[in-house]
Amino acid sequence: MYLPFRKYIDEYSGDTMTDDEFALVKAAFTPKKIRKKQYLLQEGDVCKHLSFIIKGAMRQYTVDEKGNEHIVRFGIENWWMADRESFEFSTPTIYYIDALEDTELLQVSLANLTELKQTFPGMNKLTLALDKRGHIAAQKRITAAISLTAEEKYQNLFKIHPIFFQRFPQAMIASYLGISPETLSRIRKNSILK
Amino acid sequence: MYLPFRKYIDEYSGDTMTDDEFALVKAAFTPKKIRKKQYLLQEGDVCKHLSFIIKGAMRQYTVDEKGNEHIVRFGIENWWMADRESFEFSTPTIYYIDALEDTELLQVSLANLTELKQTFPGMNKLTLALDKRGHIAAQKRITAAISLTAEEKYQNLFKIHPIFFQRFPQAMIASYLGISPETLSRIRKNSILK
DNA sequence: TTTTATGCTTGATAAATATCAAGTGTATTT
DNA sequence: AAATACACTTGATATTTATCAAGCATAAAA
Repeated sequence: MYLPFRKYIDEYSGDTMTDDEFALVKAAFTPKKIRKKQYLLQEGDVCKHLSFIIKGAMRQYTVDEKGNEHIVRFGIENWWMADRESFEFSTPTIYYIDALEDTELLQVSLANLTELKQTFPGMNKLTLALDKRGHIAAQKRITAAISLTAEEKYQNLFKIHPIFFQRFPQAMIASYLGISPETLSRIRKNSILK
Repeated sequence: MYLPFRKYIDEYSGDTMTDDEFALVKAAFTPKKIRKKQYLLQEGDVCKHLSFIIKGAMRQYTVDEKGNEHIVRFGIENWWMADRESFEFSTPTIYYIDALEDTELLQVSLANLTELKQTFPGMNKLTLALDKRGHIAAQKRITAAISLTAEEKYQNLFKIHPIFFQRFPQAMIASYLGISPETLSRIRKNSILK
């Protein structure tokens, strides 16, 4: 179970860790399983853990006054899930996170992560790289959101994350794109890409 | 000119730097002035510098096939401007950055920044804090873009960055929000907030 | 196997927003 | 002072997208 995780860390920290270092990592993380539809986080909670997805899929979303869900992020194998703001600053979150499939996680608390970063520099490099990538990805998504039509948003997502379309219900993808499920259905009917 | 910059670094690194450290910082940065409407970056360029705004205002935007501009970011005093992706990976940018007012900058190259981070840990802390904040801000903007109506987007921006409305032409704010200038004008007419 | 839920599609209509075009006031330039 | 550009507004209309409602196929549950 930990093997792909070890590989993942090596890849993103740009280094090969020793067995001793990996022992530190293992000690800092706790495995957790959650079933499909279960919540990992609910509005008002403080996000206590950063979770690495070993297997499964999750989504992070808000619920507006009308009760509509707006999916902000999906997560699959080798992605991290957390509300960064709530996790870093211990403030109540406005998001929900739940499982779209039965999911296995490795979780680390802020305290353990902070300590791990000090004892194992690779972990520091990893979180740096993640922040950088996250920031760049977020910037791209903003650009898409303000400058593309519904159809272009669809095509863009299809290009960037085709896996989403194999893995998630179309209505959720519509929510992620900020368009209605009916509109996405009609766009797909007229689009070459499917 | 460097004084507010020194204060800014102390604030975000969470530490007070020594005069020696500040000498290192000063050596790494180069002052630059650019006039209103001049480009700092154009599509296809590699973004060679991270620029700190001492005085003035800038915008970062894309231009689509129809020639329409979409503003992705504004920058004012004490904000940083750069295309992170192009800067970090030396890839050609898809963005333009230009000055909305005569602007004074302090610029640092990737090489100098990397070295500075090593010789002065405070700079490392600063960039970390910036990434974290940037990431969180980007996440919020995505949430707003996919879940709010045009009017709600306006009210949200008015709450978060009221200064934008005093400083930038309304048409540019509309572009930033991803709505047409006419729509923003009509929204403001019917809104209490102004 | 019947029932129930889920995921998706389709049509009709409504609402939101963009586009086009003109006009006004104000600042800037000549 | 006249001319030009800029920023914004307003109206009319077109387009995009959402909403409402129904239907169909498939999967899951009873």
